[in-house]
Amino acid sequence: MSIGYACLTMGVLNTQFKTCRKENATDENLYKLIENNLNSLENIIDYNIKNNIKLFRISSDLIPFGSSEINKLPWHIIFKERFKKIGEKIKKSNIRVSMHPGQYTVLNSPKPEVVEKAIKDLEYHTIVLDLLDTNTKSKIILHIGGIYNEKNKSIKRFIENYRLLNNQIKERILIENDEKFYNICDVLSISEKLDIPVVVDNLHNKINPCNNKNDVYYWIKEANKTWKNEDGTQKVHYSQQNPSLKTGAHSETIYIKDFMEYYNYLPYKDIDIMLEVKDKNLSAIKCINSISIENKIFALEKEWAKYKYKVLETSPASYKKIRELLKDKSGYPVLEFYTLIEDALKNKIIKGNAVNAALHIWGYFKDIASQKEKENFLKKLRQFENNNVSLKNIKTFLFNISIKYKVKYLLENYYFYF
DNA sequence: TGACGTCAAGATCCG
DNA sequence: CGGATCTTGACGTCA
Repeated sequence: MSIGYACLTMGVLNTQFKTCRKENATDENLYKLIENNLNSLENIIDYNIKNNIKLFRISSDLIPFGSSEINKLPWHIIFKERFKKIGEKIKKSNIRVSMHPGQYTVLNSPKPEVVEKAIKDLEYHTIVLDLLDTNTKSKIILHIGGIYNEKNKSIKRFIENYRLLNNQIKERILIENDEKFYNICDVLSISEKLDIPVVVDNLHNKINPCNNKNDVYYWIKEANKTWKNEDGTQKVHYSQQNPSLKTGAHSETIYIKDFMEYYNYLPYKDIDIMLEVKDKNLSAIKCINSISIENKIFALEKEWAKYKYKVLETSPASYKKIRELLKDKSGYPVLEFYTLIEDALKNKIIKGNAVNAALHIWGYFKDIASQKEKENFLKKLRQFENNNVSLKNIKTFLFNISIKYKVKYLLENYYFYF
């Protein structure tokens, strides 16, 4: 089993994806953006290797306007070697990458120009995965599309249009149940006709179920029959509802107790789980650590180093408890550890706690900062206490001073990223 | 025509 | 000027 995350990272330096508006999409500009984005992708892959994350979805924004007329750069030739180098890292480290065109890539549209664009978009995604020299276990996940008042006709159109695709695209495509129109039964029946592997999305299935008598584990077993050897391990999508947002909105983090219930009920563990969640890689690491059967107390210590100032800021009581929890090096209290962090982060930040955490960070600089920096920081802190300066402002100051004095330990600390 | 979802660019405002 | 905050863009479908 591999567990992974989609597209972006939290708290990893130099992994930002850039884009531009149509009006600014000159060759020069696009060249710079693509160069930046490929560097970011490589940094993400390096990060995944370092953290033993074996599943990752590459952002469709890798190449701005990658499937559009607007981008006239022959980027697939210009950056061929860049792709190749990144692809070698991916292969060597046995990472499985995938891609997922957005909701606006609609293969079953009644409008020919929309279908044409969708095909172009699928070609673009295929080119990226080909340039990385990935095999057919690297997939492109697609939704079925719209209904247009005639579901049966729309399904038929999906089937017809799919058949028009070339084989390189076809052997990469997966289809997934969505939260509005095509439930898991619809998708499985389309799969039967076209021989496409099916991805089961738990949250979509909850919102848009096929019936009430079968649970998600049943559908995972059914979907398993659609996967062949050359497709690799069966993949599923896993996400949780954000309790304060509208139906279908992903949660801030994967709450570990709910995930473990899902994990424990899985009928078999030879499944790759793609998490869809706001805190991205953080949840991936959390879930990977949580299903570990070996004692990885060192992994929790590593995690604690990144979370601790954030926890101190939100809940000094939890901070104390976690420190106690990690004292026993013979145990591996992984679920307690993450649950304490989750509960702490649910708290609203109280000013006094924020000041306390900021002072802890400042501890790294109080002996090396210049007089002016000291005055500046203490002034800002006073202003924060008087509501004249935001906490974000304090954090930006501390982040910038971490860069200046090259305190690498702090730069990727989660304190700066929430 | 606005809402949907998602991110970052771009615009604007503030001190 | 830098920083913070608001608005727009890019996509297609549906109400």
